[in-house]
Amino acid sequence: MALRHAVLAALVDHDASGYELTKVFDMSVANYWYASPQQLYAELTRLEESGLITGREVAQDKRPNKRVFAITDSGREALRDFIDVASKPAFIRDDLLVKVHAAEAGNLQSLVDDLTERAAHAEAKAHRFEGLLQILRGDRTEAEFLVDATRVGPYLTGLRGISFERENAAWCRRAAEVLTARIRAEVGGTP
Amino acid sequence: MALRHAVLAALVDHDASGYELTKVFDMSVANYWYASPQQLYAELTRLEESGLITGREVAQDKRPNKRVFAITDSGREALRDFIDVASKPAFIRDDLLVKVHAAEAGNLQSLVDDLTERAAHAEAKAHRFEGLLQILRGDRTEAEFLVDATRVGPYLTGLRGISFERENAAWCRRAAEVLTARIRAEVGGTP
DNA sequence: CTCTCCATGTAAATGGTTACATGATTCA
DNA sequence: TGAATCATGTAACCATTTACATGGAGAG
Repeated sequence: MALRHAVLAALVDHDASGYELTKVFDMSVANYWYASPQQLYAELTRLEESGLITGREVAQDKRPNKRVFAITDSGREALRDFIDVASKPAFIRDDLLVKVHAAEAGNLQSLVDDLTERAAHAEAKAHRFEGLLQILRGDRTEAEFLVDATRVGPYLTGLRGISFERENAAWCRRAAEVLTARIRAEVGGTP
Repeated sequence: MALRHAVLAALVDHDASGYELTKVFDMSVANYWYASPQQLYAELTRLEESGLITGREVAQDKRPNKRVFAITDSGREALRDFIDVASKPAFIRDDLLVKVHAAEAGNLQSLVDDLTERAAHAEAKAHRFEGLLQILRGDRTEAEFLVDATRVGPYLTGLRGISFERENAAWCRRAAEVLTARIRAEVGGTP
């Protein structure tokens, strides 16, 4: 189980309700994981049953009540154990790459459109992550922050997220460029 | 379904048996997808039932018979349709990133070891992919190849695989470096 | 009065991993 | 004689996605 640990990691710094976690999984955790709200609520229930987190009901004024979850000692222990066993390499597994592999078997223009859209999306995501890291380090330089801060984990994953999205954007643009040139060559005939 | 299309994409260029596909999914397709042998055999059965591929029994000398699969017209059509609908962005979803996020909650040294191993693994993979691309382009330069070749899809996905693994390696090393410095600071006390 | 945000779920279907199973050939 | 390669699967389990469901509050 994997989401399990991602949720625990997200709760290391701050307690959160299910709803708040959906926001966190859209922002900072989105560097390296995504989970739908349904998935999160289900996982929180299971984690509480296993005693790795505890929930407390918080009444709110003019808003629905919420259940705020905190990681327990045995949750921290589970996280320590998880960190101790070596993990296997992950794969990209991206539909868009499958499409590019098969590019010549389909419509090149619609693929170029898809790539262009994705480039913009990736760039925007990288930009957002950069903003988050700026907030984390405050007035320190990155080097200072990485030495001084009490907590560097989220910053480091942020760096990975940024580089992933930037590389993604660059590649999408390059692939779109190559395919566009081929569309033109096709239309112009092969002299 | 996603593996479905990855298999079709792999069969665009060459027919292959299940066993041969496991090799392909370990090499060139490994840029962007992975599937276990069991998964592949199951998917091939389903694809044949749906008529998107056809298998023929090939008898071999001193080796078990094999079933070689070829993509059909309706398989090519399915691929075209797949390419036409826009795809959603993918996520990294890597256990190692989860661990780094939670770094301070566990043993830093075992995390550094994990990161170092992964860096080496990623570097090796990038290197392998570079060899494959070199073979693909032969004596042409990359620019020439991307204009001339009849088929650039696999080359483009290869480029993405290389950049992903290189960035992975660089990030792993950087994170290991940062965490190692913090281990030393911890051991040396905080003067 | 409609849309978005807050807040939480259930249920069904699809996709992926892990464990188990078999048997011949070739190379060291 | 033991390991690696060729060759193919079944079964059980675990994880993720998608569709469906509800309801109040505040903003425009």
